[in-house]
Amino acid sequence: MTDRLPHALRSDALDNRERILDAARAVFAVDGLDVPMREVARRAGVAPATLYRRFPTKEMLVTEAFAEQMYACRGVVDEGLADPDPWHGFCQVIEKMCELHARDRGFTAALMSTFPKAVDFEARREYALRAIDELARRAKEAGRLRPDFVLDDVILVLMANSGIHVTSPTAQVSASRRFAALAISAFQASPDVSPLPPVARLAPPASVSRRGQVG
Amino acid sequence: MTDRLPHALRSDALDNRERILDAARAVFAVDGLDVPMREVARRAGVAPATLYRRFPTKEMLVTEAFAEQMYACRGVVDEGLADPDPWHGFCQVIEKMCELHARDRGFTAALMSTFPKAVDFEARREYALRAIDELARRAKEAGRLRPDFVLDDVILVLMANSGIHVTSPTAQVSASRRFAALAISAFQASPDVSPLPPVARLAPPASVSRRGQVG
DNA sequence: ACGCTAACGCACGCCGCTGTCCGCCTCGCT
DNA sequence: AGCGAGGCGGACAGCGGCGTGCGTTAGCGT
Repeated sequence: MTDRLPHALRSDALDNRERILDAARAVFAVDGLDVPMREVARRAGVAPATLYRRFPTKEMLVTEAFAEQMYACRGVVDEGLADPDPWHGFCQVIEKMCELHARDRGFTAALMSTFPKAVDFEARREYALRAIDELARRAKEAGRLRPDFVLDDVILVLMANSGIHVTSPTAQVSASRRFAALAISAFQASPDVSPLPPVARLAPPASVSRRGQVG
Repeated sequence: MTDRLPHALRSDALDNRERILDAARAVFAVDGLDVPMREVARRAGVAPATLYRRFPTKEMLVTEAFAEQMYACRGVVDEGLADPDPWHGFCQVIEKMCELHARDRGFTAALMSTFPKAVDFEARREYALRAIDELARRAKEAGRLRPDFVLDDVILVLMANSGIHVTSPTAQVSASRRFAALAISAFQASPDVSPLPPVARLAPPASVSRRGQVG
């Protein structure tokens, strides 16, 4: 998954690259990806030019920085899909996803305000959504998930979860945990649920582009 | 509520002031309050200096611009509180609040990322929360609201609602409407609800201060 | 050990947003 | 109608973030 190169980087360069990614992950997790590039450089103990040399655009940096998060994301849905009890798997996915986002503010932002270019993200996102859709289908069949649930509801909940901001990181995951529990409560099939209002399309598979801007 | 003046403004000045507020409301509603002051001025057909003369700081502008929204907010909770059926009133409050926020992105931001100075906001916010708390108490008593609900859950839901961003305004309210319905589903008392994880304090009554910055 | 070259960091120019100063305009009073 | 004060807008300086060119340093192969 590391890039193939016409010639590998020099040892110090590779070291810096790693330090940059670490710094980026750390700062993105806490402050979101609105932080200036220079701040990332500062934290990495590196000059701005070096940062820009490795990652010419912020988008590239973000993409690289959250590669492992995307793996985690895939892991979560795969695990959920493998669960013999589809409803339990579904709940696990919701919970884990929310926690993942709670622990890393930047990841949420990266996943949500879709990068125009980061097709890699789009692909993985699509994969995760299809998996959740399948899981939801089974959970409905098992009569545990409310019948009027639609896939967009997951996106809705994840977006909503991203709106939760708390000062301390621990409180953040705590809040997200409770929110996830509420969401699951809402999704649960029940005799006396009132019908939900119609959905509005949320995630056109790769069209919106807010602005060209990234952060 | 309008400011008392040593001498009233001139007619044209007052006209401009109104135009500025209209422009601010319009642009804040759509784009949030990250928009530059100059943009507000442009839309108002006014030079930047004029804007700054009327509203020396962005915070004052925002506070004035959302005064009526705050009234609406109060109206919503009062109406809910007046409802003979507390659960119905509670649901109405949730729905209306979500819709209010869906229709105006800036208002959400204004209410959430609390302004250090805008004590007026804090007071009204406190009022609304106390009212909702009372409403919740009654709804619990009536057996319609789940017993483990806490006031912070409302804040949680409102914050979450603010995380929902969609391109078109109509889709925005539509999405928020569905989200509100889900939230209500989650809050509804039910025989087979699993207990919620513990809450984390969300809204220390007036302490946090993110940054001094406003937009 | 030596040199070639990749990599580094300083420093620069650019741009957008903020907030303010000054000369001209116009409302409103007489 | 005329005058004066208050209001208006164009212009200006400061700041912070972005992205880049250039001289210097240090890895790595011989």
